[in-house]
Amino acid sequence: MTGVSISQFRELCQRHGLAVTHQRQVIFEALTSMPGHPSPEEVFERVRKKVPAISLATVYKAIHTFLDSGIFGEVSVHHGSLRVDRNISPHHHLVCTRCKSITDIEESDVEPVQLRRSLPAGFQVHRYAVEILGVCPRCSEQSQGNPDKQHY
Amino acid sequence: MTGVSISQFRELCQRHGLAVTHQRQVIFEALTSMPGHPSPEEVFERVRKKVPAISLATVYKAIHTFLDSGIFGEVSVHHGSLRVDRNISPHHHLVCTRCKSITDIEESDVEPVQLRRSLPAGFQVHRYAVEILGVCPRCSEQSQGNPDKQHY
DNA sequence: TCGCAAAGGATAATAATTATTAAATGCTTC
DNA sequence: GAAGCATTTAATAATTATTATCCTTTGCGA
Repeated sequence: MTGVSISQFRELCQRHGLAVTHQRQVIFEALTSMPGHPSPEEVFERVRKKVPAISLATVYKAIHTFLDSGIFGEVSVHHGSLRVDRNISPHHHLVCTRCKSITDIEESDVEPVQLRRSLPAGFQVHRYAVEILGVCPRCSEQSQGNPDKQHY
Repeated sequence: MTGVSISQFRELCQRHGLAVTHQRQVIFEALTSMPGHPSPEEVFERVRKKVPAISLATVYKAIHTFLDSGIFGEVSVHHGSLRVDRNISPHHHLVCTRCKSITDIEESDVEPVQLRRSLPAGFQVHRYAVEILGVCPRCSEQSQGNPDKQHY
């Protein structure tokens, strides 16, 4: 069912230098067993069934810990606040995962995306948006520090 | 400077069935004159210099009106709340712009992205994430209604 | 086992966004 | 150009999402 035993989780934590706590384990199990792309709120709802006393803040903290360690990824690089894109014509984005800056790239600068397999039947594609994820010059010259979070 | 005259804005509004108001025009001008991908807060700060009495809620509503009409786009399809991606291995996303659902697509299902021109010097690419934007089967069968917002 | 740094719990604070509602304004019709 | 209705604004209030605070508890190495 769950797929990850306590000893595996223990090992995972040790590898990333994290303390093994009961709530972290429960949160981890919830995350791995939930379909799709769960939100902190959803995780909290599920986790509190096992640990009724748990706090939402704990869930947030644990999730951020996992993200920082690269154990999980974050769906959207640019969440947090609505951003308006004045550029109506199709284009792509160059995204710095450190400073979160977004630069437009012309659509013609990238070869058209091609599928190898057909998509789920009935899905109408409007356009392809390519996000080029990496580290911008400014960020990479400072701080050879921690690897950035992974974004998916 | 601004680039968009009042008559052009007027025409734009009429084409989309929007009333022409002073605040909308100021917000529109602010949006078109700001570099990058402005947030509602930033727009508000700029706009209030011209119309001190304006409300942040008005800015939000005007922006949404513009987004709904497709006059502008939205940088991120999935903003609003943090979503955890349990899938650590590189992959792409199938995104429905109506219901905002996100489905994972294996990286191998898409031909590797290729650049036609070189990126800004010094940008270290980590990975390419392809967002396939469109309308999922469920959403497209219901509602032949309004075209969805445009996402960039 | 002891001690301390790290983590958790409760809750307040802040940020981001949306809803409500009354007053003001745009727009159509005459 | 005025009258009247629909839309928009402004001013909150309310929600939602997230983070900080502060004190207690716990994990884990010495």
